[in-house]
Amino acid sequence: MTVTIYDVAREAGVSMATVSRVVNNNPNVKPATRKKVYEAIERLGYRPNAVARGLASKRTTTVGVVIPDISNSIFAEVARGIEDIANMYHYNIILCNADKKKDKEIRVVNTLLEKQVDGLLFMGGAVTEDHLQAFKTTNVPVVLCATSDENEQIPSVDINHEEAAYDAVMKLIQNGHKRIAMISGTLQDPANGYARFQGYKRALQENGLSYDESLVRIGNYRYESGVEAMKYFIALDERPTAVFSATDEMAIGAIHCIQDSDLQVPGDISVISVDNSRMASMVRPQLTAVAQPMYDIGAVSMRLLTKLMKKEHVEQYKVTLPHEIVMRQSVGGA
Amino acid sequence: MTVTIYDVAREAGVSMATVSRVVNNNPNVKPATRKKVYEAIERLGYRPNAVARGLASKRTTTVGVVIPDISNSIFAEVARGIEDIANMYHYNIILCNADKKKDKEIRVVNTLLEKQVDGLLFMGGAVTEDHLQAFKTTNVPVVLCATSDENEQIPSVDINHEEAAYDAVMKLIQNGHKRIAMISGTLQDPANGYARFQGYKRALQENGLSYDESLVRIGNYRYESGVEAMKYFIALDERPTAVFSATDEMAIGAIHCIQDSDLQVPGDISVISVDNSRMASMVRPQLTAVAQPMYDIGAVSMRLLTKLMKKEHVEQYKVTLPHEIVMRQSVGGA
DNA sequence: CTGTTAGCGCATTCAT
DNA sequence: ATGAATGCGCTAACAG
Repeated sequence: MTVTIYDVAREAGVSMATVSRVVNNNPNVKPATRKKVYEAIERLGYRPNAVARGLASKRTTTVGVVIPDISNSIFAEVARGIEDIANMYHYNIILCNADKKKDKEIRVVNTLLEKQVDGLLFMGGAVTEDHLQAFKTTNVPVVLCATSDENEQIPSVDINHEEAAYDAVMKLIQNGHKRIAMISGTLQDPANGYARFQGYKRALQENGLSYDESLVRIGNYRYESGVEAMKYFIALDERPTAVFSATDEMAIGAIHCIQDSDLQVPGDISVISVDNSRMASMVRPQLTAVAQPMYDIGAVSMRLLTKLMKKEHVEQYKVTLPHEIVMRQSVGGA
Repeated sequence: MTVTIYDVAREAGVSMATVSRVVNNNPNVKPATRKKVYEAIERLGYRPNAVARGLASKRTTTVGVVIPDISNSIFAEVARGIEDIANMYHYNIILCNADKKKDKEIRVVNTLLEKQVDGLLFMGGAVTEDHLQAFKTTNVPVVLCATSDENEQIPSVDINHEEAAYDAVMKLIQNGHKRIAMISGTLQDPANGYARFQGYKRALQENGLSYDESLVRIGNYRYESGVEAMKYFIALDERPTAVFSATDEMAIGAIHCIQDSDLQVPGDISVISVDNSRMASMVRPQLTAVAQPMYDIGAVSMRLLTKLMKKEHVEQYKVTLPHEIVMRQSVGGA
């Protein structure tokens, strides 16, 4: 039924080894025999079996990527960066959604390892001791992507979330705002949550602005939670003149909530966020945001992984990509 | 170095076959021996090698999915549906972006087949004779996902794009509009382009409205092309009172273009589209759209594929999922 | 219920 | 430059 390397060998009148050589582009084959083999391959419709090859060579040319949620545009963008570079280096990717759930993350890491991936790209929530444990059961290189562990034991590529948040809030402060609210993600989330919250606090503190607990709401990254948070802020006796949102989507919710309360953005309340997803420029007013280079984070982390897999020298195991503030229309003076 | 089934067998004092049985949950193992084996596995830190298993059993429990672009939110949503169901049936997915480019599509299909995937989910542009040819070189089941071939030779799940477009335009007509423009995708794209355009024309025709070529612009599915198209329509001597966009993103571009021209949506011009992505409810006015059940398309196609892979009986090889119109704020009377 | 024996399709020594 | 032989780690008959 299935045609194997053996069939090709017989058809071409050579040995299996020779067929294997031409299929793998080994230069040690006389052009004439190479030609014969190619013809036999063509005639028989031979297709190499990558599974057999993987077993024999112990390399599968596939990498595992665990991602929180591919339907989230931010991560989808990262995934595209990953796949483009993977493709460039002839790797395929097995994609697993793990929703930042620790159990699921560890489970998929294990099945990925069972599948003998040559490398692992991990995008998740907090990296716990159990994660490290799971990574340590294997020799395959792992790189954290848009994720980092505080101990910095694992190679990673990400932006500096604390600084990104800091920069966003600074922009508000520079515009004269003194009463600045924040719509945060859960503080359990190291990057999108905790770090951005820390950046917010530091910016306030360094500028002599007092931290007011009632000016912080925790959202779930979704549009609706942005409007809920904003409703709360607007109902305050002394409402903020600006709000910093941990993500675009919540920021957009906030903007619409402000508008629905017959207030103006940025006239009455300024809004800034970090992400800069495609949506940022697709709302009115267009959203001012600190841009995370999601595609690049994916691409760079995959590139790093290829080096690790080939045991090439890498000079930097923890790479922090630059972020930048994209001024649009949602921030004005106090 | 790596611990194999053989090591476990020795450690547990049983044969390889028995270890294989417990690992595969074969009921024909005495509980006591099963326990012994589990303990040995634990002690040795044994992890099954899925590649070896794949070679021996000729099943890899992985399916290939070729997708146009994972960073497009519409497809990302489908992908999530696919992965959720795949996961439920213990399959993993290898994801390949092919950008609706025929060459790339055929190339990735072949590498996926080399990797011995148990099934293939194909999401692409037009399904050509060459595609069919590629599919035919193998026994692994293929299902087209959000894609269909005119000959209906391959199982598929999708919505009826022609009808979806028809319904959208009908809604406009029922609201009294007579001068209705369309922002279409390229007519080379069978589903998003050609079929939707046909639906538009049929709706006009069935209602005695003449088709006017100057009322149709071809976009590239992006926001910017929506604003370009709309600019053109607004500059017309007799501008349309409503526009039907083939996708949400172009529709949003159109809305903003209208607003920037000091016109109102839907006061001056109504806008409707098909897609109903998350963005539809995140713009003002909120976009009225025909909803494609993207997640379901992914989930159902994966479910269908599992049946095909298990050679189970399937009663319907071509499934057309229902679409529905979601009334929001962008459509008003003529 | 358990063990023995063959391969699965290929890469990779080691010879020649 | 080419061939013969071995084994990668596991499943799947087949026996018993």
